Amino acid sequence: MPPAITRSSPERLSRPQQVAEAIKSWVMANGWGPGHRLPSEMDLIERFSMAKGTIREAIRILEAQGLVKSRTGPGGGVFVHQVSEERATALLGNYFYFQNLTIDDVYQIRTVLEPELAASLAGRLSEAQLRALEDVMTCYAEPARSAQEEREQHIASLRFHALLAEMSGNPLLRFLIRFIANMLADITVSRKLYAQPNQELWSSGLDYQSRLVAALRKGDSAAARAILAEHMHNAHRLMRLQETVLTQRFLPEGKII
Amino acid sequence: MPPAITRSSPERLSRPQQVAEAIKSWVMANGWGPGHRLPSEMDLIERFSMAKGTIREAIRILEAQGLVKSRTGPGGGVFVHQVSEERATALLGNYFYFQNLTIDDVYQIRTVLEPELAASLAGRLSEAQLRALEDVMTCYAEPARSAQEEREQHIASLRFHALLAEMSGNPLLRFLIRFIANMLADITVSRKLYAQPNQELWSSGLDYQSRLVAALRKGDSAAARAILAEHMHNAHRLMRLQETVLTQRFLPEGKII
DNA sequence: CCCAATTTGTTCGTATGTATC
DNA sequence: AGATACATACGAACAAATTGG
Repeated sequence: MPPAITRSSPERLSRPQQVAEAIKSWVMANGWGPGHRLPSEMDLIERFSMAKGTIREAIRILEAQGLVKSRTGPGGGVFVHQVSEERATALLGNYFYFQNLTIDDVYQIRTVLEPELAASLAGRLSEAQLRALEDVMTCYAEPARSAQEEREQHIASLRFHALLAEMSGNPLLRFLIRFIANMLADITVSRKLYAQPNQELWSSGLDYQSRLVAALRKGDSAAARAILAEHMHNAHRLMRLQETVLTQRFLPEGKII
Repeated sequence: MPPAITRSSPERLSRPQQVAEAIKSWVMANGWGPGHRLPSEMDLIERFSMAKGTIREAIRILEAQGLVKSRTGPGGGVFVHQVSEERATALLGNYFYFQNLTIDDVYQIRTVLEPELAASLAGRLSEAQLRALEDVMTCYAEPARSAQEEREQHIASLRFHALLAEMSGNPLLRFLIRFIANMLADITVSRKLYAQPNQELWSSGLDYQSRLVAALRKGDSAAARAILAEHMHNAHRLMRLQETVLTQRFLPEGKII
C-alpha cells in the first residue's frame, strides 16, 4: 500500500509532486531496486484515487530525475532505474548554469582532485588500463597546427582525465572529475577559446601525461601526484589568460566525453 | 517562436520530454533569466500544437529539474527559476543513492577539499563571519555525555564546515563541501553511528576549529590548511571504525544543514 | 504476417481552485 | 464581493508501441 497523501507541509506541493514523493518513499521503504516494476498506471490511479493525468505527471517527475523509466506494451510499465551518470551530470550542470563559475573556480578544484586521483591510482592499474590511457594520448602525438586541431587535442586531453577517473574505485571522486572535465569540454567547444594555436599548451600536456603513465605503472604515488599537480598548475596558467566566465550549459542528457 | 519538434534523434523521447527540451533551448536561445515568464499554458498548447496534458507534463519535467516554477492565478504562469542548492543537492543525492559510497570515499575527497577551502579563506573573512563561525562552535563547548548529544554535536560540526563553505567565493567548492556535509549529516541521523559517546571525537573537533578560526583571523593560510588536514585525517580515522557503507538518501528537496 | 492483448501515450472537454484586481 | 486570468485536476475516449500467438 502506498503512503497516504497528506498535505500538512507548509510548502504546498502540487498533487503530482506529492504523488511522486509518495512513490519515492514507497520504493525506498520496500527496498525496491533498479529493474523493479511499479504498479501500472491504472493501479496507481486506484491506489491514490487520482486522475490519470495526475499520476502521469508524477511519473514524469520521477523520470526527469532519472529514477524511473517507462516502457509501453505488454510487460511494460514503470521501472525503478539507477540514476545514470549522464543524467546526474546534466542535472548538476543546470545548477551551475546559474552560478557564474570562473576558470579559477574550476581549477581550484581540479588542482586538488586530479593529483589525489593520480596518487590513489598509482600501482593499481592493470596493463590493459595503462594501455588504454596511452591510446588516448596518441590523439595529440604531434603539436596542433590549427585552432580546430588544438580544440580537438584539448578535448582528447580531457578525455584522458575522464578515463583516468573512471578507473578510480571511488564513485565520488570519479563523478566529480568527470563532471568537471565535461564542463571544460563544453566551454571548449561552445566558445572559441583557443582561437589561435598555442604551441606550448597541449603538446606539453603530452609530456606530462606520458610521465604520469610511467609513474602509475611504476607505482610511484608521490611522483604521480606531483606530475599532475604541476600539470594542473600549468593548464590553469594557460587557460586563465583566455577567458574568465564560463557560460554553462543547460542541456538534456548531454553526451559525456 | 519555439523551436520545432523534430523526432530525428535515435533515442526516442516521449513528446513531453521533447517539449521540455524545446522550451529549455528556447529559454537559453533568448537568454531569459530567472523570473522571466514563459507563455501561458494555452499559448504553449497553440504554439506546440499539442494537448494540454502533454504541455503540462513537459512543465512538470522542467519543474522537477528545478528550472521553472509555476504559480496560479492572474499574473501567474510558469517562470524561469534558478536551480536552488537544495534541489541540486537532492538530485545529485539520488545519483549517489545507487553508488555505494564508503566512508573512505567521502573522506578521500573531504581530506583534500576542506584544507583547500580553509587556505583560500584565510585572511579574507570579516569579523562578523569569524564571529558566526565561533557561534556554531559553542554548540559543542563541552563533551557529549549521551549518544544523542554526540549526534547533535556531530551535526553542529558539519554545520560549521557548511558555513565555512558558504563563505567561499568559489561556487563549485562551496557546493561540493556543503553537499558532502549534507550526506554525512544524513547518515549520522539515519543510522545509529556513534552509538556510544566517543569522548575523544568531537570535543577534539572543538580544539581544531578554534585553532582554525584563529589561523583564519590571522590570515595564516598555511596553518589553516594544515589544521584542517589534520582534523580531516582524525575524523576519518575515527569514523572508519564505525561503518563502511553509506546508505544514501532519496529525498525530495531535503533540508540543508 | 497479422491479430489480439496489454500497457503507456495523447487528446479533448469540462470543472475546480487560486490569486489579483 | 464579484469578475478575471491563470494553473490544476478529472474522466472518458482514442492512439501508439510492444509482445506473444
